[in-house]
Amino acid sequence: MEANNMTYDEVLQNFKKLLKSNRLKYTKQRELIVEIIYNNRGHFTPEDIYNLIKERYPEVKLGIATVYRTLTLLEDANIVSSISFGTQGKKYEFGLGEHHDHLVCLECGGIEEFIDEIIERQQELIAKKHNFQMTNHIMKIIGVCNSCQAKKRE
Amino acid sequence: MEANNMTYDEVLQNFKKLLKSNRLKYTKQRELIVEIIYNNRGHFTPEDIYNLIKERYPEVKLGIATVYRTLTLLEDANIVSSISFGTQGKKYEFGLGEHHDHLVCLECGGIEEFIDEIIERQQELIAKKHNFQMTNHIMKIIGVCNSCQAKKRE
DNA sequence: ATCGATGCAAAAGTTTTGCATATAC
DNA sequence: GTATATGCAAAACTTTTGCATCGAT
Repeated sequence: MEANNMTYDEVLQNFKKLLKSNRLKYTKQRELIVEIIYNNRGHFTPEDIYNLIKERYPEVKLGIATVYRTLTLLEDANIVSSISFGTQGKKYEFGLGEHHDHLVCLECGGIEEFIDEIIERQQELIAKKHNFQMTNHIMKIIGVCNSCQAKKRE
Repeated sequence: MEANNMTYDEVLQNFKKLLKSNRLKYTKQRELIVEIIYNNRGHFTPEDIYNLIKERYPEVKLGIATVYRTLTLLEDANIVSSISFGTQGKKYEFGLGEHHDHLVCLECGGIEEFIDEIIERQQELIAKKHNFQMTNHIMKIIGVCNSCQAKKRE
């Protein structure tokens, strides 16, 4: 089952199962990180997630290192995926990232997503032509989004 | 004229003109950074460039900060372009990057380049469809290159 | 009770910045 | 001579790591 189509409870059960089968522990911190990413669909930096949890669950102890460690874990498990912004770090989103690409706005930092079958297929052809064993791909269209263009015209 | 088709002398003249018209100064350090990138076609980190210059021109004083500052300048002027590797920093190459994309090998870190007209065209269509003013795009196919696959089979 | 997870602070790695000095113009 | 560029070292940022302690199993 693909993470993107699962309910929060299914995701959580799945995550617990995964932890158990790897002899890892189910902790409040790990649960909250999944919860924040699942219930606020969007793109978050590790710091965003840290701040949101601090704000919404001030009773829970949490260190930024745990956020980084958990995000690595979740990405390995294909529960979240990341998009890189060079030195400015990464943003994480719920679900598998392989099946969509991004439009990144230079003005507001916002991200829109798209899927394009022609591009997906073409990437496979290119990898094949170069005898390249493709494990992943990244495609970003960078520019100015619709609403930021509108703001500039004001 | 596109940088990619220029001789070293043309590039240098062009660079001098650019500096002059912006009231910037032509320095040995700036010249050497252009020289290294032009004459060693490939992908270099700022540190690579710093080390190469230290090694080949030990008589020239150079700080890493100057390399960073000059690369920013050169990228703004479309003389070099960069490809990002997340926290691992950026690599720079001579010429405009907009017109080719990259195959990045996870094993050896090597980079191959490709140009695909279908992908170029499709990106424009997607930008248009989303009312997105595209200024740039990034496409990386990530995996294992041909020779690293061969090494693994040994 | 055991062994993994956590928080904290320190460390690591890349990139930027402040400032006095050097250099191109 | 003036304004910009440079080197150096310190600072800034993001991410990782070591370690004592905590907590899930």
